[in-house]
Amino acid sequence: MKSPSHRLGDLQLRILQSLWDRPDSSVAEVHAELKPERDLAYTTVATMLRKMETRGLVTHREEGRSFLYRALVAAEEVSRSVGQHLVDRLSAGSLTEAVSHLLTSREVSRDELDQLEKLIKEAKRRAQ
Amino acid sequence: MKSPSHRLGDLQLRILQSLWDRPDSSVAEVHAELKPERDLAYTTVATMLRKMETRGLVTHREEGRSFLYRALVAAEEVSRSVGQHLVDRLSAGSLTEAVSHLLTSREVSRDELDQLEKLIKEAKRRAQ
DNA sequence: GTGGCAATACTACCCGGGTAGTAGCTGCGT
DNA sequence: ACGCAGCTACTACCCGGGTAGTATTGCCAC
Repeated sequence: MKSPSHRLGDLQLRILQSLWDRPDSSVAEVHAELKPERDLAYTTVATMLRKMETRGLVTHREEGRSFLYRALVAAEEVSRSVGQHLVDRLSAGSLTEAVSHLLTSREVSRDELDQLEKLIKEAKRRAQ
Repeated sequence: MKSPSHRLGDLQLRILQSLWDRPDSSVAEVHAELKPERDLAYTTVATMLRKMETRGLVTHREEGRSFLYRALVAAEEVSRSVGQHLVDRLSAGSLTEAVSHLLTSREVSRDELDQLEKLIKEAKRRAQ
């Protein structure tokens, strides 16, 4: 049950997000969804999906002449390992420092701060 | 003042951290510092430093027969862009979500939560 | 049944991080 | 004066993400 520290590139992560949103997407659908942000060739997406399948990140089933892809890794799981990796990289494991970096990394709206406060409180409640 | 979205590998980041800690380090010193965690060849570190110099991440001056290296990018700057990149990757820019992911990514001690709360409060004070 | 389209399969390439071996230089100790 | 130790320079390689062109397959319409 090792969680093999998913080392995902930007495109791979983006594709996963698309599949989490809309499971059983065809290559064409994923390609269409990514089109606005990244003008990739159709075959690029197809190739990436195939590569990701060999890595166990996604799987497919056939539907007529198309493949419908599904993510095999949970969003939770990936967020966790990506996040954990960042914390390690950035601050030798100090979560507080990491968050502190995030906070100074950009303009944070009052709204966001409120939400964050709520998050912390909730975590505290859960923790006790 | 361009912040060219530093795309740093793990090793590069680790080397920078070492240099932030101890500027004007020789290759030998950086190598020694990294030794316990990553048993790299001396030349590996030297090569990486040279590569990083061509990318403008570090610079060196000569001291006798050795090169003493200094980071050219600020810790702040790098933390920011690395953190920002994560937020973008993970949650399409939602900082709240990103932090939420970090919070669920591991056991968070009560202490850490307290610290975090303090962080938020401070940010709020600064924001108004 | 044949042309064409849409889909996948295969292959190749680039790039950059990471890793390290080997060659070449130089100053220091004896 | 000479050789060794230590240092940099050069070169090469692997690997994986990313990108895409070309080949092949198979279905559908007419």
